Amino acid sequence: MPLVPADVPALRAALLDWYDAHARPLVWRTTGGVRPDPYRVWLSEVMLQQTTTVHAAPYFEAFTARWPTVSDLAAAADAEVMAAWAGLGYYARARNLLACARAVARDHGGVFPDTEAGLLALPGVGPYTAAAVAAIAFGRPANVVDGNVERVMARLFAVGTPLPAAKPELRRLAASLVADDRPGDWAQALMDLGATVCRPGRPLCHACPLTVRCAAFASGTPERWPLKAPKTERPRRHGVAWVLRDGQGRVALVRRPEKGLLGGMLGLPTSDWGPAVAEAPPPAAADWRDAGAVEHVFTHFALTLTVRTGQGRGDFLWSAPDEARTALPTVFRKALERGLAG
DNA sequence: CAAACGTGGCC
DNA sequence: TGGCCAAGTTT
Repeated sequence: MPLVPADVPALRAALLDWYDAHARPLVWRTTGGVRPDPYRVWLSEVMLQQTTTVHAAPYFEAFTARWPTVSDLAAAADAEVMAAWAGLGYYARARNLLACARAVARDHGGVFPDTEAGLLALPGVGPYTAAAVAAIAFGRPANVVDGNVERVMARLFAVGTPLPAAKPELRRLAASLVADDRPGDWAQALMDLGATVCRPGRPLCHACPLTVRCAAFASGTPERWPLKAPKTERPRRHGVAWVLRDGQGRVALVRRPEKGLLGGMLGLPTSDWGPAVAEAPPPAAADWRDAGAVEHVFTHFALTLTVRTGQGRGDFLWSAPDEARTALPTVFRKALERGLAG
């Protein structure tokens, strides 16, 4: 049952009080009501897209140490930024990150737009990130809706529509709770609650400041929300990756096309990846030896990559193994380790 | 608009 | 161990 307007201030106060006591000390956060640097807010929000805080934190520290301002990042070389992003996943984010930094430097004098609409126009900034930066960095009362907020709303109001169809309704419910008071803290409080208390599984309702008004808690089975539509199955693909070494032990790498899977990243030479195991022409003449296989799971398919090793030459980017390890996406780092071991 | 797009931790 | 899930955006 929806809250009546008179209930909203009490619910807001309960959650903001909880946040004052339990906010997570994340490295991109400020304390004492200090408004954070928009560059750091934006960078953290992009890194946090579909990514856990634990995974993003060391990357955030490395990026801000190396590129302290958006203008520093805008001036960086593409290959440096892509290599620094290696392992964090969703590499389109890194390409858009650079495009965004350069747009801010070139079109906005190195200053981030301070409105949701202005932010939304930037590359890699969608509805969530625009709202989050507007609220956290600029104190705008934006409706910040991520997966956490959706789950909290679905439970608070026991929404009967399954995701993803419920998204518009969950967004409206979240909007009904937004106010001018402490917009950035409100957004982060909702997300912290979702991440630490109103978790997907085994929610900690005993520690929740909102149980008094929570329909899912009242039902006795809060973990039943949000309802979800059945998922489609994940296909398996097969391919070959070649670990080619020259006389000095360097490894042959290629720069992948800008678009598509692992776009713009360094990679090992590979065959196409298809539904069946297939023979594929190697990228160079060598005494190829089988080195086993590695498994890797992407969002929309699982991959079995057969690894073959050999020594030879050719038109590649030749890289020392230690350098390659740090610059490669995880799937190729795994294949490289297999090739070097076997 | 449904599909593409990474990775690692958890149970 | 395999599915689920994490501060989404783009096309």
